[in-house]
Amino acid sequence: MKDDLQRLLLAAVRSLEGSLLPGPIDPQAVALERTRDAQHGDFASNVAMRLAKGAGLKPRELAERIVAALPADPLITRTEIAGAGFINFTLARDLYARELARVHELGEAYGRHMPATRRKVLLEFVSANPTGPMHVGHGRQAAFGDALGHLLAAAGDIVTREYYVNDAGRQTEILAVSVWVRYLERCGEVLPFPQNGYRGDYLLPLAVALQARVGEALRHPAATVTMDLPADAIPGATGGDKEAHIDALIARCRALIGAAAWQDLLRSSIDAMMDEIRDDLAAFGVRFDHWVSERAFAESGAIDRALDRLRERGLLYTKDGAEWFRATQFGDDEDRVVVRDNGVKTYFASDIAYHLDKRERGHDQLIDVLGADHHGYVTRVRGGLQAFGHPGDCLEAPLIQLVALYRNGEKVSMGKREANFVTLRQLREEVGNDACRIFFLMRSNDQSLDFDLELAKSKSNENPVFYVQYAHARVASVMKELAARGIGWDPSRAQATVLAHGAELLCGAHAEAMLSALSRYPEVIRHAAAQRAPHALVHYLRELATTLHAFYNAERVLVPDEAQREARVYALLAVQQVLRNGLAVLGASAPESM
RNA sequence: GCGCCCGUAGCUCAGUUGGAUAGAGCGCAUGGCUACGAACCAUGAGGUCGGGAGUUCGAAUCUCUCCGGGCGCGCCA
Repeated sequence: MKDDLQRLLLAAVRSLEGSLLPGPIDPQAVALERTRDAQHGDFASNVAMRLAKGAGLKPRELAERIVAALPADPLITRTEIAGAGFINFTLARDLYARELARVHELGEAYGRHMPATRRKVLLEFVSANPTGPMHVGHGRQAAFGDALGHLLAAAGDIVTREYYVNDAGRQTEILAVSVWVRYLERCGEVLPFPQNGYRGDYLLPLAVALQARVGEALRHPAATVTMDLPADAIPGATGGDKEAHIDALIARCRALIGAAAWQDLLRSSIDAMMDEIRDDLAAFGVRFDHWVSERAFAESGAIDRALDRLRERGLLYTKDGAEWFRATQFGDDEDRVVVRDNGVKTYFASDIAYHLDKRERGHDQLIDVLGADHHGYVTRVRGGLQAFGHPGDCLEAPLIQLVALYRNGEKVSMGKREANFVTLRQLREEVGNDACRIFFLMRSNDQSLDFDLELAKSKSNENPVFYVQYAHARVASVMKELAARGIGWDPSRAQATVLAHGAELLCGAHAEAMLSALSRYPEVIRHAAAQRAPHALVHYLRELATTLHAFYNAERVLVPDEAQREARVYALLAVQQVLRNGLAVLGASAPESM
């Protein structure tokens, strides 16, 4: 609807180009927006105010010239110049009837855009380390990434969703050694648990499974295991180094059980964690196209090739026994190590290569959804891409702020390596997927989120999830009532009625507000996608639901007058469709009854 | 110290190429079911948009500065 008007306005402004207005005219300057106040019509443009200076005219004078240049079109029933130079447009009421018909015709596709050129977007999100179960912070990232993927696809991008599995590196070794210590405990050995290990209960089943699989084959006396290890950093005690301690413990484990058993332990531990993460995501309704293994990626030689190319370009140098990337040439604060003095490549080296690979697979835009604590990392990865000649702005990283859970007004503590933190699974089981999704999404991603467990569970009007779903269910309920009363329903006849007389049948403030909100949906999708802002859609759905509830309370739907009844049912079904489409983008269900 | 995010109604928050009288939910006050779902609706009160300066026809929005809160600054990932 907006696009049609935009074309007319642009044509009018273009017709003045060269004569009244100095060219060339930036189409971006010819902006239209929905009016806040119905007294100002349906749409308003500030183009006259923006171009007045260049034209040497007062804004209101230029506005008049633009209005005079507008092509005659039945679309516009009234134009008005108001305020400092706004041009207000009032559109033909039957346009809204036509929009209703469009919703019915397009169904699930209503609101989707198909631009002439579609960008290929690589969306990476979650990518949680396989060292423990997903926690609520990952849940927010998953909800955001999934909704953003749907949004971008609806806006016309070609979206690939990817999860980068960090199945290589030191963290996974710490995982494996943590499992081994739990296993030793089960075998009856008594030894201190390393401070830097993963101490969560979730590792116990892995230790049990290991014991069932290998018996006592990997058992060694506690004294042998801990002999001459560097002191651990015990809380309250002085001295000790938890990093040195656990590294030595890893080396000890490897030496005692042998390389083959170590690899097996490592791999089975990672696999078990990844299985759990995959299950969690699937149960949450989050889907990925690719699961990229860091280990496989490294073994393919891609990282070495990327480093070679940087070396050829003179962007690496050696200092203090390590190899450094000249990140400062690309705006970073300092140069960054890619190969440590022990010869091991850093995570950063792998990420340079991985992001380069994303581009070389043909993606125009790379989006990394990251936890807010990773923000310092973006500049250097972008620098890595720029080193290969890619534009810096092809990588963007929406940052997801922390989630704090509240139960009975009290904050629930959640340390990463604490024994009991709240997992995504526990949260989902407590409040349900839908509430989980909407609560994660209703705030801007760069706003930290207070998640009120009681509120999410409450079936009260404080809970926005139910408010929107209730609007959807209410329409379903009307249809059930219609069937129960034996009233016939013929969609094509209703459509004919609405197209012929919709403007008269669906008049009044409540109906008009509802139809106006409905017709905004495609604009909301485009805006929310462009801004990477799923929360904008949540707010919109609430507004649309409000207009439906208001209409419903003001007007009876199943009235004796056949045309009136058809028109109202037809409108309600269209709103229901848009609610369903929007909820689907957010990954929430649209129930027929509640 | 440097970098990023945040500060808007009592509370939780919307408000991005700068636009008209700054919005919503909750809470509070009052009213609405012999009714297709009251998990709803209607009306009302409630604001120095953290402070100050600047840019301009116009600033919650852009710039600078100060204050307050969060996060990050490793040859970890």
